[in-house]
Amino acid sequence: MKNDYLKELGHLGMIARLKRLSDNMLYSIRDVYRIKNIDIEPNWHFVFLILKDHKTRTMSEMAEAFQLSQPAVVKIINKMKKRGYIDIVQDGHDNRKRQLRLSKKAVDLLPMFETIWSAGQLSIRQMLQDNEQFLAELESLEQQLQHKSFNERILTNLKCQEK
Amino acid sequence: MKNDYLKELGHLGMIARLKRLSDNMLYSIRDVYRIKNIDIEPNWHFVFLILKDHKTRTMSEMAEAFQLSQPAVVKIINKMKKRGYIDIVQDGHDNRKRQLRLSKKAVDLLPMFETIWSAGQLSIRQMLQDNEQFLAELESLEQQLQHKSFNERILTNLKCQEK
DNA sequence: TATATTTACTTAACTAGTTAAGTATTTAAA
DNA sequence: TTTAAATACTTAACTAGTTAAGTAAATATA
Repeated sequence: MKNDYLKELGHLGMIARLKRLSDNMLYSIRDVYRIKNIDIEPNWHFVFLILKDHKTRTMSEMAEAFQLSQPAVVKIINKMKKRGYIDIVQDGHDNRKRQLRLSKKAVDLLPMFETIWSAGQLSIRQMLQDNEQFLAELESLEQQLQHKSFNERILTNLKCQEK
Repeated sequence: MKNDYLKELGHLGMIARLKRLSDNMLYSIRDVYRIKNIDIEPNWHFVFLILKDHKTRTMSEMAEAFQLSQPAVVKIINKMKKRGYIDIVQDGHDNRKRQLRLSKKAVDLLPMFETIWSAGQLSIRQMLQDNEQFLAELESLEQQLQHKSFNERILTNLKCQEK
């Protein structure tokens, strides 16, 4: 293990370390798909699983469920459609909406994909075995930021410092 | 708080939640800089601080210290140079190397920047007050992945499942 | 019923990272 | 001492997200 300046920075390095960690794991997943010759990309599993649970969902429902921006969802869905995993049906009642659902190809391949995802899930569980609270603490951070955004927190602390 | 499908996914949603969290905080920092009319970008503070500590550093030394790829460092440094925060001096002993150091402008503005960074640091400490182990657990994950990469872990678990 | 506002989705332009491949210099080896 | 390999940096092409602005349809209002 080489020197890690971000660790030396303590709390100030946390944000970048979180990004580094999630990037690292994301690229690993991409590698696994490549090695196993699976033609999907990381993060698509959210879409597969939510459409497995709910049959159909619109773009904005997904954006809300994942707490991602709508353009982010549009990009993911367009790629998945291009590779034949998603069928898009115009909503009969509201012509603005587009109902998304899994294609036959997606439904057929889903069980195979799920073996990969559960191996990934197991890997994470194994790494967390001694510190199962990590997810709870992650949730605590999410909730606190939901309640008061990080920039508000910084600005508040800046005002206090000025005094 | 709306439904959060990533939370429902448990361990499988962790990677994306880590990204979402670090993105959220990063955008907040950008907002703070904009509000305070500060002409720097998030993550530049690593560079300011490492060059404050060590006077000069090369591109590759930085890449190693931050555990980022060299192209990532090159991009950051080029932007910082363009805005006048970094001076680049060709190394006398090795013509491949470029020694980076803070410009006068950077040194002059540094104390002001540091008030912002310490407000940010304080904000993180405040959010973590009840779960100070979060950083330790983050470090544990980093170390485990250093020891055995996430894709190796997934492939190992896949093999076990097959049996 | 015509107009204004909201909602659903899309597009464009941006940030922040990656890998792969290219150039130039230095070091090691035959 | 010439050649091969490694190192330092750069460039190109890609992924994954953002915000801001645009279009079309639905809803609310005067």
